[in-house]
Amino acid sequence: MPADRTPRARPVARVPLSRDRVLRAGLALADEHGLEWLSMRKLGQALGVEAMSLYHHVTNRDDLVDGMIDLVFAEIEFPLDGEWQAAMRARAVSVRAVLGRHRWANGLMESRSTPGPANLRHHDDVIGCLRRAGFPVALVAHAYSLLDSYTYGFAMSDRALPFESPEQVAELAQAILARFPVDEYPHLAELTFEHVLKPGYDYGKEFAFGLDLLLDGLRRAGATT
Amino acid sequence: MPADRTPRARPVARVPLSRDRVLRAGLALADEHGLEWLSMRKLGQALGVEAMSLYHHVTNRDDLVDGMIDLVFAEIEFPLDGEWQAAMRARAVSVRAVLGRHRWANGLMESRSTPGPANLRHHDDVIGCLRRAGFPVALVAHAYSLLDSYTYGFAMSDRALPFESPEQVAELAQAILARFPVDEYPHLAELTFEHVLKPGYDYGKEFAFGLDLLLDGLRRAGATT
DNA sequence: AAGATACGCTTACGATGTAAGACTGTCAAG
DNA sequence: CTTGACAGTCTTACATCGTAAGCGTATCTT
Repeated sequence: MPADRTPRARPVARVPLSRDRVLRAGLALADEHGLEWLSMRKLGQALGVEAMSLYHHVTNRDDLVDGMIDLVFAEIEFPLDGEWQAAMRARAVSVRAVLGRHRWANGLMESRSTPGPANLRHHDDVIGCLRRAGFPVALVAHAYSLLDSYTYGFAMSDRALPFESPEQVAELAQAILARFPVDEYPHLAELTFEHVLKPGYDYGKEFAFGLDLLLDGLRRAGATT
Repeated sequence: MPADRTPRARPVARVPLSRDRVLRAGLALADEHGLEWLSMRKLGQALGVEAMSLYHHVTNRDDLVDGMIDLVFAEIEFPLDGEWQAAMRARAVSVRAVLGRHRWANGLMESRSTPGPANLRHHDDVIGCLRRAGFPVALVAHAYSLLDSYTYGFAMSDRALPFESPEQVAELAQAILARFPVDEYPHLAELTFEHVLKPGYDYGKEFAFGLDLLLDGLRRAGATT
């Protein structure tokens, strides 16, 4: 330590940056403000660092996002033992919950061309579970495609809604239908007023219906168990 | 600089801009280069106009995208007569085809908070079809959520793949697995090598399997027909 | 003829991702 | 202890983005 007595205050030995710290800070900010809001400068600021310093831990913004996505994958829970239908249901529910926490991640989970280790691990586990349950390879491909498409697709619709409170849903629906003559869309209006805006309705509950239908169909399609 | 006597050539009476022309040009450019690539300046350039001129026909970039999305919705084909299962199948197939042409549109179809007329029209038609087929309102909500989630979700996975040729698929798979020790992901490797990379495989065909499973499940769930 | 409106253009501002390179503290080898 | 390499930070700079403000002109209305 030269410069001992200089007023050159370097008092706080600040926590050094690391890829992990960068990714986690990015995750937190994206959760709070959205992925689009997140810029290298803002991320740097949150870490008490200039933007360019981040590039020593992350090769560019895309790489940052790749890393964040893999953190999201790591949050997905998948029970490795037990019956396949229960496992698949638990997985789907977990994916939905995780994507609820990280709404920005939604379109990006399957479209990364450089999947991270957690991503691959997860896929391998799921495929393994189905194989162990006696699914032939071709059916595994079918099942995987079906379940993933549904789960991600549902999460996508889900994300559109503010979904915090029923009042907000009602407000949004009203706002949309108010911009157009209601009688041009009678069926849409019926569904909205007679069903969606009724007290007990919660779009999230649709998820279980579809999921059960899928699992039942898959079972029928040929699991040996 | 009034540039008094300049031969201020205004020779070609150029086609005047219009909202429709702007939207369609945007659509074409986004199809070719992606939505992110498309900027107001580039769009202006393609139309032989400065960027700011576009704002007389579109309130901002978001409005531009909204309009483009509604053009996409208008491309979806939905047969208004005939049996509900056939109609739903045709619709899903059409959605997939449309999203194949306009890959950039994928995450945006359901998450717009200001849906256009084609969007609402389409939803109304689909709901009407199911109602006429005897579905009670609650089941319509279930069915709609299920079919849309699956269709959009599938299109999302689909989009990730270059999907032009089987060789490209193989190349991508190889590239991904090459970055990691294969034996850590035995099931993923099996599925890839024993199935996906086999000559006849085409991911697109998975779509039909899932779609039929869904429709069958829905029929079972209570259509009167 | 006069005024309004529609529609194009110019300029300008603050943000973004990131290339290039300067500075500084840490640590290994001489 | 000195020296040099290197890793990690910061500074500067640039092209590009969306769009606010306002100017100019061609066309339409009165």
